[in-house]
Amino acid sequence: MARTAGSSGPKTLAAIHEAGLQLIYAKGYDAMSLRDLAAKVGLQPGSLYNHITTKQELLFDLIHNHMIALHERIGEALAGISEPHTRLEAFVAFHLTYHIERKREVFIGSAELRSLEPKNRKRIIKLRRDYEDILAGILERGVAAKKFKVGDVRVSTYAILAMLTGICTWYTPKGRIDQDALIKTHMRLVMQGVEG
Amino acid sequence: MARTAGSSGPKTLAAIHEAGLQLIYAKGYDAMSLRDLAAKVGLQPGSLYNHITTKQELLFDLIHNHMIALHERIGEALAGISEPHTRLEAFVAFHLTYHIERKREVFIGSAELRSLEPKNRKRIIKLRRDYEDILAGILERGVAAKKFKVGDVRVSTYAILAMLTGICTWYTPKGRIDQDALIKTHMRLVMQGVEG
DNA sequence: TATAAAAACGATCATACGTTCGTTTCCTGA
DNA sequence: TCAGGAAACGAACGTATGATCGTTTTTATA
Repeated sequence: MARTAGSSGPKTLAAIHEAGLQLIYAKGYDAMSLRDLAAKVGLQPGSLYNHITTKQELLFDLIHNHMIALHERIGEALAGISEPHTRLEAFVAFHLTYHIERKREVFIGSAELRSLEPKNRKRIIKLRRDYEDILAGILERGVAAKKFKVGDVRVSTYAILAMLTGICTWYTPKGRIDQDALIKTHMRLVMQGVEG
Repeated sequence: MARTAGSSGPKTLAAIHEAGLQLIYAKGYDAMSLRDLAAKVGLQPGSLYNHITTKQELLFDLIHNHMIALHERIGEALAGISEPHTRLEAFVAFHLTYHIERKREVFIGSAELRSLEPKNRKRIIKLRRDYEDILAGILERGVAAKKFKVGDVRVSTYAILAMLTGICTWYTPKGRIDQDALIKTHMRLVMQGVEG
């Protein structure tokens, strides 16, 4: 046998990405073998190399795609909002929504940072830093305008991000809590937490 | 060559644990080979098996020891404190202090949960759940006594824990922030966040 | 001081891994 | 319609891994 009927490059690549997300999310990057991955896609291991260059680059692509999407979407979510209070609310709502929607990507993006080669890791960390700076900027302006009061702005930024991102490790839409309640509970903690 | 002068079982085991913490924290469980580990301790790979049974059990022991210590210490930290407000403050202060002191263990304990065999993982998750319940209990009593107001107690528990535990991923005592400022900033976010 | 257990060596085993490659089949556009 | 690229197969390569084992040396006990 060789090339199978109906096979097409872009479709297979998409299937590889989807299967990669599933497997890395479930087992971790190191624990996922390319044989696992190929089996899930329905290919022989060697055939993966028609679509990816290395396992490492596959991981990088998955994380990088996610970071790019994150930046695009936060830009849209905050567009035209300037008042610190409203802006922070929009940030929280967006962050939670996005992290529920794409919890596998988000989880991999932080848990597998260590599996990236230094050069790749640096690129991702730069993107992450840019994202963190958005929240830090909101807090800073809020503090300057005497709308918020926090201890250290940078620490508060990390603390809030850790809190919001935490849902990726436990939330499932099938559970007791619906998305609205989830957002409301977090929103209260954050907004009251930074109040002056 | 064979048994080296001055070698002793307990000392070597302790060295294996310490080296294991370092390597797993830095590279991850899967990425740490027993050859790495042996080299760091100054042994031949096979000699590790005089002290550990399997790589998997080493990981379990590291995490399990940490969870047991965590329970002992939180018990001490909360002993004799009953008022919800004071109790929550004590919890926050303890959690942060412990997570700064033992950030490698804590990080491994969450990041490498997935590397544990199901049976081992279940035991750790049970211990973690018990710890979570301590915070949930504090919040619940506070809400019942109308001292706190939160959305959902369970969600708030996870959110606060995620926030506090987050420091393991970025905090280093060498940095700009001292431990006092760190605790103060987090304390403000938490205490204001749950205020009525 | 004799002896058994402890702790190390060093060689080795079977397996699993990422990746390469020659070949075969299918699809597309000139 | 047919030529060439795309996409798959399947076998293979070299390496690294977790683990085992017989042997040797040191330590501790009786």
